[in-house]
Amino acid sequence: MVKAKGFVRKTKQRGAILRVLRNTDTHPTADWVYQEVRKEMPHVSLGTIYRNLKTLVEMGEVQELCYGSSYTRFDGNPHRHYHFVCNECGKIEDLELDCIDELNKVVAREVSGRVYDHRLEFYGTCAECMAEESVSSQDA
Amino acid sequence: MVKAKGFVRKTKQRGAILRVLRNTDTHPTADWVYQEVRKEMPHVSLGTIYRNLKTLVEMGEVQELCYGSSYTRFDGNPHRHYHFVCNECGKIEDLELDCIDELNKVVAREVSGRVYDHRLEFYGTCAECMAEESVSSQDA
DNA sequence: GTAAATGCAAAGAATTTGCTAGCCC
DNA sequence: GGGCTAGCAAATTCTTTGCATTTAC
Repeated sequence: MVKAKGFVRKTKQRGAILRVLRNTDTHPTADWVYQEVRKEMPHVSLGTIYRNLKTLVEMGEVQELCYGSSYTRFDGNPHRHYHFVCNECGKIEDLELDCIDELNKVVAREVSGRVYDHRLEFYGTCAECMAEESVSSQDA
Repeated sequence: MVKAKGFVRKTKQRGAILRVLRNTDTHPTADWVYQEVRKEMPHVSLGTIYRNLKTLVEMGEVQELCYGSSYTRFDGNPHRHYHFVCNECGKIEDLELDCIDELNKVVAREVSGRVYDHRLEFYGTCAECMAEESVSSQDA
């Protein structure tokens, strides 16, 4: 479980992966990152992508999002923030809402352990999907 | 994506699965449910477990929790509530904290779509794991 | 020079699916 | 009795891993 590695080297591959993640706000899957990195580095392997994504998460450079039961998604924004998920199209948007650290304290009173962090996600229908819905209901 | 099924039948298998989930607060995995149901119904198949868990989630009888990148876990408590997750042992506890519906409204102002729901999870170290940590640090 | 990282491919783990027989309504 | 379900097993899908080679420091 604990990785006793001396240090982490800088590699072109990891640099490219991080750059791809920093330049998008789409919260992509590992495979999407793979396709992107391949454009400038045709020989990267998926294994390298997965290994580096894991490393980047451990380094705190990237966040791992687990939504629904299919793919894991990655968030190139390392700062704490909340998300809005569209139930129709699956899109994930970053929210500007300030993080509410008092929540941790409230919970700390109830839990006998220690509370360090929290994750908050909102669900609904995004503007585009609402527009589509009203169009198709007019058709009917 | 849309299942155009006429109706949902009651079956012994689904009944057993729901009973197992209602009688535990451990937020088990599909496989754990499988092992439990097998005790009273040795011929159930894992496929049936997965199919029914999916159906139960769609029916709103059960909640699906996705934490970390490994297994999906299921929560037999159909009411909205928050969770506390121990980062050390992975245990998930239900919280008594009242759900804060105002949060949806706050976010609704920022998002151009519609916000229906939210999910809030706290992370930390549970009491048991904290006890173990202090013991092992005394050993050192 | 040496340990860490890559590429490639094969293995693994969790979940889904096709098909026939059986059970619910 | 018709159609949803179960059982069984094979298939998928996403992710991890072993190993020889390459690369960063």
